[in-house]
Amino acid sequence: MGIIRKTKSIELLMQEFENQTTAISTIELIKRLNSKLNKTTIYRVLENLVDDGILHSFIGKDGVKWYAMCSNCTKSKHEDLHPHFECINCGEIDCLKAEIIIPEIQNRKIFSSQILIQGMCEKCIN
Amino acid sequence: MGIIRKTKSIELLMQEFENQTTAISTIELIKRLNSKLNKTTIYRVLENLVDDGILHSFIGKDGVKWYAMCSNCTKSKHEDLHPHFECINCGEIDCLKAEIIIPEIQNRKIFSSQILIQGMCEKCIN
DNA sequence: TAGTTATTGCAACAAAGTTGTAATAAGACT
DNA sequence: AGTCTTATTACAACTTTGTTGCAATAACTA
Repeated sequence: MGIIRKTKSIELLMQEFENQTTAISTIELIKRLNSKLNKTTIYRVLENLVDDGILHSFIGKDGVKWYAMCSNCTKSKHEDLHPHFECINCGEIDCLKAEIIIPEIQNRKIFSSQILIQGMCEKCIN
Repeated sequence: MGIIRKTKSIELLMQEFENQTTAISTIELIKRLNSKLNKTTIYRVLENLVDDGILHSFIGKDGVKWYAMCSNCTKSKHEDLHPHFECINCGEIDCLKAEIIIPEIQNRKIFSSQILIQGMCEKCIN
């Protein structure tokens, strides 16, 4: 549906993403904003922010949903082709700029793809 | 933990994978074997079959777990680097033989990766 | 400032998966 | 074959993640 009115909930959620360069899981957001926002609101506002191309979402290794700021998305076109990198040590997930080429596959038509890479991040490798 | 005793549950679950070349979700397996096996048993046996390198698992687009036969796995080494292809029309997911190269990333160490490609499968494209 | 309706909070629900435990059955060993 | 050990199963109860319906609230419009 997207956002029509600028509300306190949107502001609070956006603050979380502005204060952090990495992705945030729904669960983490609910924990952080527990005292200020109802979880239903959080789920709904996140969905609106995705519809408006402000955030994009993806599924983590454990099956929970994560959100991150879009750098190149519009309301109509989500540039969700970049891979995400999950650190197996600290658990942080961020967006990678690197583009990974998915080759054509015979007799199939590819529309989109999700790539989740696991490893050690810059902070944890040292 | 892996499998120690050959039981009816294992046989029933393996039958499902032998009769089908594509991946099967936990939910689908519970539906199919509902009258014969308890869901707890299904979850536990699946996990054992993964430990033994007979099946491998991955997370689908909607966050639910899928399982498929391993073609090149052993108890110690899971060759889980191949991508999975999900048909947005019929919902089937299968393993792709194609290898997708994940480039090195500066200051990070890559251990594994999950690639889920969405599109139209051979059957649905026609 | 009042009216309209998008947005929120709450409670109840639903789906997917987990845990503890007593009963069952695989297979080892007479 | 019969007995014993314990891995495996079923069941119920629970947890976690996410959804739905609806009345109350608060953005925005005029």
